Amino acid sequence: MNVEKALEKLKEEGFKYTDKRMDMLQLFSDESRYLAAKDVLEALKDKYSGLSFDTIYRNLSLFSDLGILETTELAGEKKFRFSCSTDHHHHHLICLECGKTKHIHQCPMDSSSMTTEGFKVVGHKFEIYGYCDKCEAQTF
Amino acid sequence: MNVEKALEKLKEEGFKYTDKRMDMLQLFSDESRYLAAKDVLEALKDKYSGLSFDTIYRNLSLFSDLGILETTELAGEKKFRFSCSTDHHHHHLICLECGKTKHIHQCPMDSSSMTTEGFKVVGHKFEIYGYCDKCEAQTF
DNA sequence: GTTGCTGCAAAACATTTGCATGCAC
DNA sequence: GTGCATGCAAATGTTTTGCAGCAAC
Repeated sequence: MNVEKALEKLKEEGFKYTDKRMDMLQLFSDESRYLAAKDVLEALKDKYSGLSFDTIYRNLSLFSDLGILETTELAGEKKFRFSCSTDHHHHHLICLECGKTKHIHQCPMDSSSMTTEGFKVVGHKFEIYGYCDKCEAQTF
Repeated sequence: MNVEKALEKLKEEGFKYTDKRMDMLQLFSDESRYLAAKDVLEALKDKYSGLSFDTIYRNLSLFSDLGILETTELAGEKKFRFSCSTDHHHHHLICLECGKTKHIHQCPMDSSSMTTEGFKVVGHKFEIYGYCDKCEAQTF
């Protein structure tokens, strides 16, 4: 995903371009890591003094619905990042400090010995948590 | 984990036996599935008319700290269940409707091809979500 | 009697919604 | 001008905390 594709998607679906939306998309493009709503507010509050959580939440929600952002939940907080790619299923190793990620291309669901009898499976979550070298160095 | 072992653990650590704690432990023993704080309140409110979330949350938190309960977070809610066993690392397949679980004995972290360079790994989560046969039948 | 346990009330925190105004198209 | 977008304020839902009284030991 990138800003151009995201804007296309917005237009396709009949949503409008606004400065705030563009800046939010640019932020996710620049950062390329998981961000919480408060991170987005923090990043944009200087430019938009009146910017409120309402708008951020509404747009985060819209972007996820459109497949522009992917989400996860960490420590009770919803976090968002640019969708990595729409065509390849993958998982993430996530830095608990800064949200930086690393792809994991293996999916445990591919294992032939995975048994799910008695359940109708609708999804799964596989994430590895840790600290990236940078955050690890700063913290300790 | 079972009620007896949980009570031992409580006594070991100098915590007291109270009716509410015993009933909470018995509930987790009987149910053997993930429950949210509100589920616990729902189950015990008839017996204890004045029972409040404070007590439930405090005890849930205490039980987790002592390793009596294991936790997960689903749709922004913390959920708790009796620890399955302390000696065998495993994951769960979870019913999104009722919290019922099925063990998954495979752990993707065991894979030798898992690459985590650039990160200090501190944990991981692997869960499969779905609907158990019972809930599936009732819903559709 | 000491110490932990509980209820009450209030607060904290992330998130959502109603409504009136404002802006993109 | 129409309809989506935004800000404000208020509400929601879950979880936490201070404090005073109560119960387990």
